[in-house]
Amino acid sequence: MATTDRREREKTEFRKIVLDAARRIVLEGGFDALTMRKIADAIEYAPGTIYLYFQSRDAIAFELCWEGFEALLAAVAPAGAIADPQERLLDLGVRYVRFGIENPQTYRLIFMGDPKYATSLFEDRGKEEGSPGMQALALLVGAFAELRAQGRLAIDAEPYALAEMLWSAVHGIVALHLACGQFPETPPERLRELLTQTLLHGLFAAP
Amino acid sequence: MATTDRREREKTEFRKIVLDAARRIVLEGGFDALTMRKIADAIEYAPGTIYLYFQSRDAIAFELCWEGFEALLAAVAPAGAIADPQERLLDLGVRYVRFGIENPQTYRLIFMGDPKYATSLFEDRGKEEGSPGMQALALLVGAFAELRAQGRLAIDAEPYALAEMLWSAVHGIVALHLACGQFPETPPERLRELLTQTLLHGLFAAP
DNA sequence: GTCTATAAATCGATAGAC
DNA sequence: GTCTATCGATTTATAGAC
Repeated sequence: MATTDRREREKTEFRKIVLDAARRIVLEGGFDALTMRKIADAIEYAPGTIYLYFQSRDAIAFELCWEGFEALLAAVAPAGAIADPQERLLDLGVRYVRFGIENPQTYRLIFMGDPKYATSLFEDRGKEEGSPGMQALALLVGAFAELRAQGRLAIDAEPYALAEMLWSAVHGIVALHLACGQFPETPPERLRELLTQTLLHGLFAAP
Repeated sequence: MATTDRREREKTEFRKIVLDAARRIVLEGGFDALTMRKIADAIEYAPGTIYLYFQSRDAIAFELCWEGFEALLAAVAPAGAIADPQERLLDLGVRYVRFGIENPQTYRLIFMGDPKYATSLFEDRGKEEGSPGMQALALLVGAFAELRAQGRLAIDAEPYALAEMLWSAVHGIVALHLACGQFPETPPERLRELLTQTLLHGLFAAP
């Protein structure tokens, strides 16, 4: 049994080494740069050896995607400590955009690559705490629900739909910036500020 | 001269045939499915022949991207006929989202593929009318400028920045839908409606 | 377990016959 | 102008020696 445990530990260790190398490759050259050969070169093993620990290149990419999303979740989670739901939403937005801009390749891997990766992050796997995507969404839903419960919302809409709307809009700021590079001349941080301020107070002057 | 003209016409004709086939391939299998060999098979020519009319695969992809954006521009342009700038903005949003949802592969090619394609659409090439990207953006900027000139804006921000903010937000609705498939459970059209209504009137009840 | 070697399938792009 | 043939490089994944 002890031997089995040791093998198990070594196996986990090797997988970690592979994933570390894979992550470095993606961060440097993007998802297309991730090949089994490059990973093998980086960890100084033969390409075939990796297949003893991962079923395929796709499996590695999937784990990277999962990790990346956990990093995103960890980056925005501290906002949950803010008591006031409005301030919490604003901070979530700040943190989300900052993560996307500072981790472009990770964000691209999750949200702008093959849809199958992102999709799986939001699939319900019957876990107690739900998929990581749903955990992140719950932060938004919770804030909107509190606002509604406190009678502070002027708009009559489901917190869930409002949360998805806000996520989509903030995602757009990050995604368009990563997609076009120069198009939105206005910095992402400024666009986020404009977005949230306008969402909060509305575009129009009182008549 | 007459002979030269005929050759020129034939050359244009062949390029069109290639692009038609290439577009069909991308619409079916996405950008990654676009290979010179598949194009050659589709038009029943040898792969090498295509290189007499296009410099590279990238050149073909670039033209597809350009065409796609022109289609997007054509899809939203009719909104420009609406006199009231607020109604015009709303209609632009409706048309934009509809185009993205109905033409997923085209939208992906433009905004979710290699950044170099999208970037070039917004580059200023010194043309009189500006790049197609700037033409599209001008529709938004114009509407915001009118609203501001009419004193209808409660928010003090540059029309240009507001236009980029709105584009980003609407892009996010389309892009997230295309990226995750199932995550935003709320339909894109509903998310757009929520977004624009909230932007217009604000999230909060008057205190 | 790890390696070497390689299968099997791609791909973009080009050279040269016709 | 088109084709055949192919170069040269890539990839994922596997088989079998050690």
